[in-house]
Amino acid sequence: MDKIAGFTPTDYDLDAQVGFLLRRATQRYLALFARQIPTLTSTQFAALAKLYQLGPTSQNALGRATAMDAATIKGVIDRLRKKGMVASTRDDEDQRRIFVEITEVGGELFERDRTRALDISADTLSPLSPEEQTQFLALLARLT
Amino acid sequence: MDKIAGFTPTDYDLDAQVGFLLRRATQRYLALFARQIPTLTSTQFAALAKLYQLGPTSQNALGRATAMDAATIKGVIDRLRKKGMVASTRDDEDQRRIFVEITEVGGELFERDRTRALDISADTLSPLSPEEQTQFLALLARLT
DNA sequence: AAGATATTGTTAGTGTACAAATAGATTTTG
DNA sequence: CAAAATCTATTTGTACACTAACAATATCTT
Repeated sequence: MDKIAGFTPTDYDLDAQVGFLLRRATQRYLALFARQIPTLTSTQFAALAKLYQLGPTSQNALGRATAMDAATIKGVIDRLRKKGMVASTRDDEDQRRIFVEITEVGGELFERDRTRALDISADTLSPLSPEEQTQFLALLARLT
Repeated sequence: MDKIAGFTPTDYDLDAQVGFLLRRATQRYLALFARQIPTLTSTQFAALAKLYQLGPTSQNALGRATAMDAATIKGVIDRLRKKGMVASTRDDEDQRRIFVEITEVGGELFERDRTRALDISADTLSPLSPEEQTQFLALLARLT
């Protein structure tokens, strides 16, 4: 393949690759999230949401419910605890387990920002028409 | 909203949110990439691909071409340089600029793994039919 | 009951990603 | 021309995300 004035033609077009497009879409989503809900990251909010829904849960189980591995969920829970959003207690029946539960403050914050979080999802998808949005989400859900 | 045996009903369904689905799809893509091309990360490969295509480029310009901010592209270039894939030289005409260019070794590696990288994109999309893949990529590209 | 196996959480290390602050170089503009 | 604005790269700090190795506890198997 010959070089033509500093430009090498190639069949690999980065801008057309799924991975690259996924990264850019994620960047846009994260920017919207940070602007709308500056107090928490999207990952922290996800953990809070699941905790609100599931009630007290072991740390690793919460990780599985939110698609985070053990090391990642630990960091997320540590930061949420530091902010007073969750509380952790050792399980008496299984001494390995740590029960994590949402606090009063955490619950109130979730209830207050829930709608805003839904708005962020809507904003992220807003370049698409309603039908396209449904279509896109259905396809995306199959790539997991 | 009343709690029902440790389960609190809510209209916020994490598993249906774009951000969550994007994160999971990205996780799957990155896992496929790491398995197929263990020597480089997908971000490093993206930088290499653009450099191969564009020829010598300033560091920040390369960052813009690959959707990475100045701080991020710096780390990526540092690691690629340590692996001998790229070389950096200060520009004489503009003393702020650092010209980055791909090395012989880097070019060979890109040429060798280019096909494999395309395979990774194909694998990532493989749960969808060919028509669905085209459709999905077109929609995803509009969310950036 | 003893030994093998599995699970839970922690720690360390690597690699994105972004914000904010800094500093130097260049360009624009009054 | 000089001041202001812009651009380029670096550094620091915070936050995911994953791998691998580890310790403690629990469970399964013989």
